[in-house]
Amino acid sequence: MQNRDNFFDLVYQVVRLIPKGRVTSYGAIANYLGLKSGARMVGYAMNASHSQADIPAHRVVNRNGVLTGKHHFPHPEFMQQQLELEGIEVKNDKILDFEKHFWNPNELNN
DNA sequence: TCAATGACCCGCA
DNA sequence: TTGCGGGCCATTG
Repeated sequence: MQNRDNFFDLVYQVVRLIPKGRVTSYGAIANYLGLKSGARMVGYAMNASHSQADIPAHRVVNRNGVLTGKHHFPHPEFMQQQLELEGIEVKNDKILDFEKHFWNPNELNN
């Protein structure tokens, strides 16, 4: 668990850099890290993020903007509540205007 | 060591 | 439009 400084750490870095009120997708992070189709691993990294309290995993959703991992939070509604607190509208466990709140890691290059 | 699983994504029927 | 299968890499049993 301590030797995941390969890309796990990178995932945490990116997720931690997500601005408040913004959300991103596993695929975007995976693509940014160069894993292209390694989106699965990104989600897995989130699961391990339980050791990292500084990881706003609630800002990470799937490509559809659906809170797929909400069930992994302290409370199923925790994820949606956090997003709402950020000013993001969530309906039926889905983010409204997902593309509008979407945050791309590539913007860091801007 | 091998096999199975996982907070996913894409392509095809 | 909906449903099914394959692929990606790492962790765990």
